[in-house]
Amino acid sequence: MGVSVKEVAKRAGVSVGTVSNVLNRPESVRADTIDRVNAAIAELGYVPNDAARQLRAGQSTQIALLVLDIGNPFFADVARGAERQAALTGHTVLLANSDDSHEREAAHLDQFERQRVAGVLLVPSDDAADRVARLRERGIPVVLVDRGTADSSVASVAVDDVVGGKTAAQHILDQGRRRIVFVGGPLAIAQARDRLAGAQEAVDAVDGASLDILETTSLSLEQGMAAGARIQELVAEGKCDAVFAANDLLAIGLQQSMLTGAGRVTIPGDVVMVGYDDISFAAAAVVPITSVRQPRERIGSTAVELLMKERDAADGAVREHVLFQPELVVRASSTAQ
Amino acid sequence: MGVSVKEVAKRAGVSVGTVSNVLNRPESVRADTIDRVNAAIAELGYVPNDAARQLRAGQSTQIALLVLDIGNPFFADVARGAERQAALTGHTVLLANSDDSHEREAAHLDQFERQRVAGVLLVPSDDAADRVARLRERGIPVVLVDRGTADSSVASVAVDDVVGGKTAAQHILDQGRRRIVFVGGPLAIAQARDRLAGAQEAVDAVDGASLDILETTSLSLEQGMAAGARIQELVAEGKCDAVFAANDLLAIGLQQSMLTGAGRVTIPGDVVMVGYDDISFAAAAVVPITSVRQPRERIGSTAVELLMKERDAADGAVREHVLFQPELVVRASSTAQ
DNA sequence: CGCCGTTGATGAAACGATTCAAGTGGGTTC
DNA sequence: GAACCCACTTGAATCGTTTCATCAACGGCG
Repeated sequence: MGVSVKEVAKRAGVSVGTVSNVLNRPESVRADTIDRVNAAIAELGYVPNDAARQLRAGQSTQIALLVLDIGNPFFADVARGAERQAALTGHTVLLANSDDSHEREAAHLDQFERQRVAGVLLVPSDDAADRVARLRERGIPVVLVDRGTADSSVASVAVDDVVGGKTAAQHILDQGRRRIVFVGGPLAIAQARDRLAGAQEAVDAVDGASLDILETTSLSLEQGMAAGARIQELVAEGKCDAVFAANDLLAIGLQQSMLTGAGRVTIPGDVVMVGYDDISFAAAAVVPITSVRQPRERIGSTAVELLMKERDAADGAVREHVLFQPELVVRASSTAQ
Repeated sequence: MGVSVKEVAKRAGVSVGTVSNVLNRPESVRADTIDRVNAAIAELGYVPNDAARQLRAGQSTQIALLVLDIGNPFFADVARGAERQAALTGHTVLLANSDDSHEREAAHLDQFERQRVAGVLLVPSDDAADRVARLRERGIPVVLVDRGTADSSVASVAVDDVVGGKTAAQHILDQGRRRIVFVGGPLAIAQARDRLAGAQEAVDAVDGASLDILETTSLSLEQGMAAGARIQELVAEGKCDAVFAANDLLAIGLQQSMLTGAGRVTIPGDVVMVGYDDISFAAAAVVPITSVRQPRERIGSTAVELLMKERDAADGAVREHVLFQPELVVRASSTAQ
């Protein structure tokens, strides 16, 4: 169908081996031969066939990145970081979306196996341990992203969500607030669970402080808006003077619902609010939202670095775990007035 | 390295051809043979090698989708629609991000050529006509997405941005406003240009109505916030009583800047505001934003459909162009009070 | 003049799946 | 019992690259 090395070789009057050498080891080919071959390539419009190259090589140069939700700007930045780092070693990032569904996650991972990708960066939907084990058995290195070191046998890069949660709650307590409500979920998601656990630690250390939980079914804007109504009730009943949202999408939804609701709740007057992720919408909210920032691009690039180490390491090598520390970005939603 | 058909065949006591038949044409294989082969596959943990299959087939089952900005939730939805439709024909979507850069766009397209993808869905960064022509020469069908039918020789699916702009402006005029400011840019981007042109049409038809232009350097939240200051001046000078933003990111940034600025501008009292895209953040803004909705998922799924038609069509086939009509979603930001 | 080392080019084997013409065997028919 | 069918199976050829052992040419050297 397309133009192949064979035709380029004929055109340039050399053998196929030489064409391949021009492409991959030009230093071992005489300059005028190189020119002749390149001329033939240009004239014929030859484009190498990756499938053939890959078949011979035994593995692709693609690194798969499977995220929970491409709609979340957080993951877009992680992907950017990964792409940048991958490019350094001639790799390419294959971006896929599991939409938090086990089925889709499994389907994508199957596909990656068939493609013999160079590695998988996985933001696991829940407990993907067996799937991961299977990939590793097949010789495909895996790095877990944005997920604590629950399973220490797999390399991972994450941000310490427990510390993040603790920092957020501590900041709220420092503002003098005592009746905190955590909004987030489902708690089956490790990120939500860890952030909550961290917040609990901080709250437990302060007498008279309480932490209630308002569990949501997803970490989305819509769920945030829905939860807003309940928060307003709690505020009216004097049971809530601060909200810690498991991510910024929730926080934005909450804020909208609370500011426009019948309850006339003010932020940060009635309720201090802290979010998580520091996506750009957080700073652009009407009351800019204090948020826990994660080094998003850095997470992506580090994940690729770990993947390369995994690949190069001998089988029984020690798995590396990178844990970044989050950073609190204080804005108007939590600044005492 | 991995397990291949050959080993499965040996284990099951059949030939490689039979294993292949079990996988691809089970109806032509006896039931007990199928069982035996499947057992061998399970025991050995065999996973087909896509590269080999693809090499033989001459083309991959991946459809590439190259967007301007994965960070924009709009494209996430387009991708979702494309993925859903592609799955119906056993295809897979390869998502890539050009970040509005010609270089990255070119690099990705080169990569797609090497991979012999089944087709490319392209949101062109600017004028990608020659790149597209080249892909088509190589036998790779292309569908332009979210881009008018500037080049009628390439199939395309888009939303009528001129109509969308006109609808938005007409709605503003219907609210009795006459001093409209269009915020968006750069005007080199077709989407921005077309939306402006549509608005101009509507304004021209009404005596005493004016349309000023505030050009931005990108369609981002940050640019919206920056433009907000200027809008407040114009409002103070009595030169602006309505804003039409080229997309919702801008609108959200504008709103935040205007509502919290020193000018104490109210929405929709002082300024009526209309955005574009109807991303979920628009409905969640403090003053929910009236916006022009595009059938996002539908754009993605239709693009894949067109791609399949392109592929099946004879060489000289007529290129199809689908143009969806946008829909105005009215919310508080433009509702007279 | 013959030998050797070096540099560069060659061409066949291999990667793993699919395809398809050819083959095998068992059953049916006359 | 020969001829023929039908339903499966077989196995070699093929896809486009890369790799590597082998080979050719040439210049230098004794």
